[in-house]
Amino acid sequence: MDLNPRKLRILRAIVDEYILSGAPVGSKVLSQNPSFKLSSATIRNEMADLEDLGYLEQPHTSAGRVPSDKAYRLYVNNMMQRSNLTEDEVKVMSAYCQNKVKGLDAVMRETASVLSNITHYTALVMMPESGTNRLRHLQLVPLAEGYALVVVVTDAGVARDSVIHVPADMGADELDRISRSISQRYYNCRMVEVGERMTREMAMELQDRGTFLTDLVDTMESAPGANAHRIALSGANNMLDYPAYSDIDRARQLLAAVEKKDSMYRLLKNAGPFEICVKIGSELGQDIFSDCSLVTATYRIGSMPVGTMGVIGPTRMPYGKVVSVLDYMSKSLGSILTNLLEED
Amino acid sequence: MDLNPRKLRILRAIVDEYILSGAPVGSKVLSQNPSFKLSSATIRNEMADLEDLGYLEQPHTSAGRVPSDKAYRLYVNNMMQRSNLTEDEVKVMSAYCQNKVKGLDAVMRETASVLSNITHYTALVMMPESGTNRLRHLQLVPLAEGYALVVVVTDAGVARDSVIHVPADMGADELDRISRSISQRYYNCRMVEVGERMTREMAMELQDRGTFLTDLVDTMESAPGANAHRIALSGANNMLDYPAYSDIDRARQLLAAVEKKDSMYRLLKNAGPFEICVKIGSELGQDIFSDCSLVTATYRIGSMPVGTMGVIGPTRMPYGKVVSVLDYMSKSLGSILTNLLEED
DNA sequence: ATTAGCACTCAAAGGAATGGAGTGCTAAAG
DNA sequence: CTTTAGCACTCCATTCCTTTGAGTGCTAAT
Repeated sequence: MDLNPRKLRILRAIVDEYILSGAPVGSKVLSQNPSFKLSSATIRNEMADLEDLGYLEQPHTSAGRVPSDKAYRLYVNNMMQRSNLTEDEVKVMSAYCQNKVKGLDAVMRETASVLSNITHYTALVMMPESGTNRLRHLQLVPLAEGYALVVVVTDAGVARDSVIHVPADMGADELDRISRSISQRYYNCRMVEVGERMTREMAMELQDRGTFLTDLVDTMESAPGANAHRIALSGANNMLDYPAYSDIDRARQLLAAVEKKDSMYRLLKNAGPFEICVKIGSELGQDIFSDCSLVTATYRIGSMPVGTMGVIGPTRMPYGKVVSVLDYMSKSLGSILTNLLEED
Repeated sequence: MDLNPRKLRILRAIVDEYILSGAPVGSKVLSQNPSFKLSSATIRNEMADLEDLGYLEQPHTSAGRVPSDKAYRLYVNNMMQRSNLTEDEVKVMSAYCQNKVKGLDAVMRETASVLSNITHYTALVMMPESGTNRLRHLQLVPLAEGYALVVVVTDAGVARDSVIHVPADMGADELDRISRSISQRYYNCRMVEVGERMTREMAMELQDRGTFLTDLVDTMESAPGANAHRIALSGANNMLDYPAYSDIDRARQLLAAVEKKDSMYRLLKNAGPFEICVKIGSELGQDIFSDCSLVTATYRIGSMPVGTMGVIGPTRMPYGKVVSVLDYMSKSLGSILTNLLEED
């Protein structure tokens, strides 16, 4: 008893049907599908086998069968085909950020919003990672005595504010001088190098300034990192649509989990820098998401992968469709960012 | 038949009891309260009067009474007393941002998080408004040819990025020169003035630069505004706790409404710059929130009101408690921001 | 190997019965 | 005139039972 072609065909039909209907699939509906020339009894036998092999599950004795995570995995790897996007969908996706030039934050939020609207699931979009980005400009802005605001701008357009302590006698002039000097000296260097080189090359110059230099380097390295930890989230309410969560308590926990952006960030990050990645149920490694799947796509600035976006929904989502949408959107976001930010 | 003191006492007891229990209040439980020396029959008569006057409602004939919005309004205006915060609560609130110096975004997010954790409702925190803030620094950072990133820093520490078109032949040097010139010339001017003055004073200088000047002014005026439109949201999942929303469909709509940050912003804004403001049910003017209340507080930098924070929950929330928490938190956030940003 | 047929299982849906909290009204007591 | 005890009534919530029907596994015939 192994996975002969007929079993595969039946399994596939079950997954397709279940994704469509959401109800456990019985032998009868399958036998009525004209592409099978088999009686329901035969199909029943095959289904029993598939259950023994771990591909199907039965909610209770007299119900139909439901695909297991293992079945979805097989389906996604070998059977799924990307679905064509409808005209409407393409229209929405290509129009979404065409006209106006906006800040990075707004672009991320809108991307998430479009994703969740089209898929009707929950969308997550990571801010561009910047460790590999290049420095464009640094500005230290004096605040109250002893404090300054650090503004770092990179070629990914990221400009985030964070505050550091500075020596009390360091005035606006000196801060400005330092800003200009760093901006010029390390223009176009990768952020990861900038920290190193500053520590090495500016130690002398700032040796009587206490921890100022190390504070600044820490901030420059971590601030854009903290930024990258930020994600745009949209459509969390769609979680409540999953019929499986008519149970309100599950729904709450799920929502609470999604609201924790840290853990969502880790989820996206774990999905790795693959073009497209599908994580199914238990593969997500969190009990709460045991009947959810996450589909992620990496977007690029130029040819460099800088971030990940994803859609989280029930395991019975239409993978083909979602993959197509993410593929399109990741390329779309990539080109928006590239047009905006890439030079030369 | 009017609101004699006895009716008021009864009404108050009903509101207190209903807020506590969440179940319609009957005449019997009230009569058992030793502070009333009345039989249930008498109380029933009074309750019937209160219903005629519009202060009480009956879910169905054989249920107890539930306070109407009108009753809550009376309660909040005349009867409510702020409750003392527990030691634990004070500890959490005073510790939440004490140690580390962080960026504005992080402070806002944490504020929202603490608010929602303590109240168990949904918390909204507006970013500081900046129209009245003063310019600290402007930097135009060249991106791709024809584009530049505008970074505006004000005394509220806001540094937001947005992108504008620039004339193709305007190089890094010129952008830097313009940045420096504006930063110096309008240092410490209120943002609302900066726009006007730039339009007037720089028109000559930049007259052959097409729409560059007006674009820049627009961006400078609107970018920090767009920032102010941003709000931090936390604890949306708490919505699902309201027993009234065991109905999943209502819950979905509510969540969807809360996710629309624009409309939430308007809600906060409408609550006005009052120290503390309570909007009850229908007063919010949105059907979907007809059984929610919003309590808001204004926070200040120095003595200037710059933003609003709020908690949205069921109309039967413990107003006294929530008001106390908001009062405390708004002052706390105010002093954090003030310490960080106020000069002189 | 396939299929028709049959007995069996079990969740979901639909009543009917029960219980109980709360009301309004009336008539008596204060 | 106000208050209260008493009673009939209403209506929701819960429980329990029945029915229904989809789906199964197994067996015997094809």
